[in-house]
Amino acid sequence: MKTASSILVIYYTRGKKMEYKSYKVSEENNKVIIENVRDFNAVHVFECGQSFRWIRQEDGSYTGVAKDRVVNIRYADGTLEILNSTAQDFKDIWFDYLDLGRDYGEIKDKLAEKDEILRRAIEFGYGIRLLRQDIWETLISFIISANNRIPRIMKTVGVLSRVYGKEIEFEGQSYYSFPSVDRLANTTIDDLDVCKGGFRCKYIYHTANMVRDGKVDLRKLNDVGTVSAREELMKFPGVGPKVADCVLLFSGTKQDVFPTDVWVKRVMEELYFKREASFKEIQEFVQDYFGELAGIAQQYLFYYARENRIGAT
DNA sequence: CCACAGGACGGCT
DNA sequence: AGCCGTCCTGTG
Repeated sequence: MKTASSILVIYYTRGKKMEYKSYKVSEENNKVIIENVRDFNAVHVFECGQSFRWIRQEDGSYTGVAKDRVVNIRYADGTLEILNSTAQDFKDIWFDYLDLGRDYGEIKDKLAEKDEILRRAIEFGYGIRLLRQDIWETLISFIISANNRIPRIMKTVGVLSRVYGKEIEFEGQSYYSFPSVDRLANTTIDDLDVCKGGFRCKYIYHTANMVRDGKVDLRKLNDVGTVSAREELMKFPGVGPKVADCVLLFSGTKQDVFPTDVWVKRVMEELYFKREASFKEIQEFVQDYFGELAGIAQQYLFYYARENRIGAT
């Protein structure tokens, strides 16, 4: 049964600026269809390294678990389809999660003015969007990411969810939500060994306990400056500068961060510095050069460099 | 068997 | 403040 199409207009505030977006939203057969969506590419969004819970299907769509729900997402020619969802859920959840209130066209125009390197990177990763993921899930996921590879990160997050999350069925298969703070806080480090997180298991355990006990309030990070937010996150064991910046960026909390791992470092040295540069030097440069758009610039640059093997040794 | 991976930590100087 | 060995596990 198809409901009448409606124009959904969502007003939202971000910082001091007031903007609005209008999308044509319709609903049919447990599927919500959103038209007039620009600057979106599913591969770019789900495989740029910001999330570990979206699986590419044979037809090119992506199935994932987020916000205690399982959905299948596909995008083509300005139209976004979210399977196993409703117009209400789109309005309440996926609009925000997919960062559809942000005008990436405008951001790309601004960044493209910077230099030729960025123009090429933007052209390559034109459909990247920064997901606004749950900060608790992002925190644990990127603690796991330390000195680790993507397939194993996905496996560890998957096991954690299967053992400690809630089962959700979709198309005859079982999926599992990311575990709550209490569930992980009430385990032991030995219990967590099943997820094969290695030396990171103790970080997961202690971090979960710190969050549960209110040592750091994740909800308050939105209300403080970027420097303070990073310092707060670095109180958690297993969270250094790089992980802290990933958590801030991929949870939609801050955009003026530039997560700098060894790859990004090499890319910046090769494309911008033309010589070796320290982490501190790189941080100071990007803060001044990219400003509040540093995080989004990082994503275009990193995706471009990784896919084109720039910086590979 | 060994190197090392999309870092953090702790113990140095 | 910077440098460096070490850490789980998996892969080559």
